[in-house]
Amino acid sequence: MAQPSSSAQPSRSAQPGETDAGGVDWRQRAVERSLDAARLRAEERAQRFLDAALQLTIEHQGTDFTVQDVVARSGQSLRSFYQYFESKQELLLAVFEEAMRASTEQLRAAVEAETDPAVRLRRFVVDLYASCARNPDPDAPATNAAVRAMADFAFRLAATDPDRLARGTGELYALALELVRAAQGQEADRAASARRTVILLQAVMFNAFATTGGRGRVSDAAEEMWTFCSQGIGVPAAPTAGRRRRA
Amino acid sequence: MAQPSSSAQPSRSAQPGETDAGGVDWRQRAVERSLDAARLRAEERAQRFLDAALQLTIEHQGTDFTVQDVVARSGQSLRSFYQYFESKQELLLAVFEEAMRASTEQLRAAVEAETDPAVRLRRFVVDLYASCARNPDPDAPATNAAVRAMADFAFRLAATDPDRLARGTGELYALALELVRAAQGQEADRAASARRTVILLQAVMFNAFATTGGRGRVSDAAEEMWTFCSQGIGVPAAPTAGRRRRA
DNA sequence: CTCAGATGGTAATCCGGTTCTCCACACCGT
DNA sequence: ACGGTGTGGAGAACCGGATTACCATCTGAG
Repeated sequence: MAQPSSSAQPSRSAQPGETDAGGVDWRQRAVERSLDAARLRAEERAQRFLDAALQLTIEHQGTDFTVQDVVARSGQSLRSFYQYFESKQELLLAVFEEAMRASTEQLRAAVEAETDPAVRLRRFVVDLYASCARNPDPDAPATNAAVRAMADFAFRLAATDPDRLARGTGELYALALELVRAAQGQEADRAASARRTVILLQAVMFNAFATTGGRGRVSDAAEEMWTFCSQGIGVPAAPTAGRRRRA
Repeated sequence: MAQPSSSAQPSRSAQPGETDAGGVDWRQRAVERSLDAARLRAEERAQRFLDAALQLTIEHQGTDFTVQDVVARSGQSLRSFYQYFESKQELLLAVFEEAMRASTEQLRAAVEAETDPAVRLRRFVVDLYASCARNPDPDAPATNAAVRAMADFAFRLAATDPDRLARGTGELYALALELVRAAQGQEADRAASARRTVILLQAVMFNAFATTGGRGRVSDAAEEMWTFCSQGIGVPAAPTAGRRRRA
């Protein structure tokens, strides 16, 4: 587990999700002020549920834990749970978004260690693949474990509500698009870049999630994926930098 | 009654699947014979459940119907249901495999209308995409509707049991591999072809399933997919034949 | 101090899958 | 025709798990 609970970051945003937009200003401010203290407590509480769910997700390697488990783990009550989350689905969505956000940050950092655009993209693809892969390559921190474990949830989401999934992976997509554009050169058709970026992301993640590691190592599969994608996007294949497969 | 093995009759079929290996032949034959009639009825019954489930899957555009529904629709009883299928999951699996099989046949037929290997592959990708796409392009027969509607199930399967999914899509994979190899030319590395075929299939189907048709028509998306895949596989992009998009 | 709203604790409800019990009926050899 | 056997219909029962309802406390603001 990364850093469960501990101090809940009061991240401002009105996450629990209701009165946020619209409203009469002065009245609103008044209410808000009187609610400020409460908000802190509230966020702290919501965060506790989130942390508990995150732990459980990782432990179970999936989302098949009960709401009761979450409640127990968080040391709070069922009542409270439904006060902060409309349903289990919402909770999972929050966990998922959180995990994706963290994972995106991590990827961004890794990518910034490179300079050549093509190498950056390559790094992105390979790392993303590794962080989504099922197999046990005990190398990446907890956030990745979470992403991996959310696979079933992500799939369900893809089936029932693709748009929501898209929103959840928005930052990742933005990063990917940025890298793709850089690697292609700005002359490429923007719309086409966007579409191919989506394809690339989906291909990488789905393949990583769904591939049971029968044959070779994860890194080999990731290489294959990179080859496929680089060509698919129209980037000069793998340039320099740390490649290591045989052949 | 214990006649030790009379003349060893060729044991012949034993499909239903239990005592098949080491059983005592004569006894086995006796049982089988008495079961032969029953087998027909049994298959007929199982089929009725299957048909009902298929209908419901299409109607609901998903697998969120209850076992009760299936029972009612098939005009049989819950008891029977669990006599023929171990669980709802098994039923869905059967429906899925059936739908995939049918869809594969259809694709094979479509592909055989072309001659050039690259064009064939292109046709395969585009048609597969269309048959998996969410959007309403009311052109393909019912089997496709089923495949589309099984998307959520397929995803769940991908998450919980990728191997099983692989088995279910075995024929489709075989067809795809065949086409890919033909398009690449036989000199290509066989193992690499296999891996890329998997990537291709996953990419096409997942993208088609998960893409909500916001922007353009399905055919455009399919084109983009083909461009991506053909390059990814290392096939000379789109040769002649069929339509082309504006440059 | 008092009241409204937040919580805890817990029982109740709802759903749907799966199991179990009881019973009818058809078929079969005698 | 008769009892035995085996198949299958009707449902009730059981169960896990999400969601709600209810009631007693606690807490903070006015």
